[in-house]
Amino acid sequence: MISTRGRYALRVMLDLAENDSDKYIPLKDIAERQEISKKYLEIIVKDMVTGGLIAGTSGKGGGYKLTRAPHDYTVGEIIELMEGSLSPVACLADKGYACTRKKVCQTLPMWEEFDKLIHDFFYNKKLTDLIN
Amino acid sequence: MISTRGRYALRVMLDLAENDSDKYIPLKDIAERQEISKKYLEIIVKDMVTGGLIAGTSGKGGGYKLTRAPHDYTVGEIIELMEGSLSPVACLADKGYACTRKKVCQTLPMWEEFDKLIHDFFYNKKLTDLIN
DNA sequence: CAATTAACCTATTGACATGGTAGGTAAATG
DNA sequence: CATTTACCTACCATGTCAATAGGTTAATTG
Repeated sequence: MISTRGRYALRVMLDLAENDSDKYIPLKDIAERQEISKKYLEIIVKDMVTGGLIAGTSGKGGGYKLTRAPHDYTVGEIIELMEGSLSPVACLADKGYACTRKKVCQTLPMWEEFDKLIHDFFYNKKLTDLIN
Repeated sequence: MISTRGRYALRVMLDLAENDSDKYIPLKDIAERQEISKKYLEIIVKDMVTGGLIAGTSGKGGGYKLTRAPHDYTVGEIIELMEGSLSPVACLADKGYACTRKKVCQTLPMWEEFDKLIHDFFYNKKLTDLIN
């Protein structure tokens, strides 16, 4: 289940991609267009800055903008950054997970196959693919 | 993220499929083989009975067994029953969800595409596909 | 009938995530 | 200096997850 963190982040990215790049776009505008609470978006957007997806600047004329060209982002990197992991099961999500049943688990191969499917789906999808 | 409910349920199904069908298998045995708390499995298994996946009978010689032939189950129906939904986003998971942005949402088509991918993956996978 | 086995039922718990809200501080610009 | 806007800290209510605990009912067997 993809939470609002990932979904809202994606919409912020799309909003920035569409509302021309070089200018800084204030969060207030994005929140209004996207009909999302600005206060809540602040939390999400902060992590997007930390993760290097976007850049922010304070003061008049400030706001947020993309750090790269829109076609240079994959949906996968955005979702993965915000959700922590794309993996569908705990044993694949945390790298350091040591399952004692790893060798005998009959379900693991399926989870691995599913994991790859998800990964490929999102990493082969560019941000710009979502814009008409 | 698939929770233990779905994952454990699947392992119970596999255990029943392998430990020959017509006999009732006590939960204690399954719990020991699968290394899962019997008490916790009780909760899960109860829902599997309610959902019609398996049948249980009390008393000596009792336990659980499949209600159909192993090759007649898809992984999809098992996971979906236990998790409530296979959908990756809230707006697709609950049928009665009325999103006001449905017509303008730029991300919805992608979620629908992803939803279909997940559904097809799990419903085209038989329980018996996981046994060797 | 009594003992045993095993499912079934109800309640509770601790930890964590989700989806926010509230209020204040720092920085940039005119 | 006033305004704008990002940034920071703290808090909270609700829900889910993953169990645990203890008791009751049902079926079989000696």
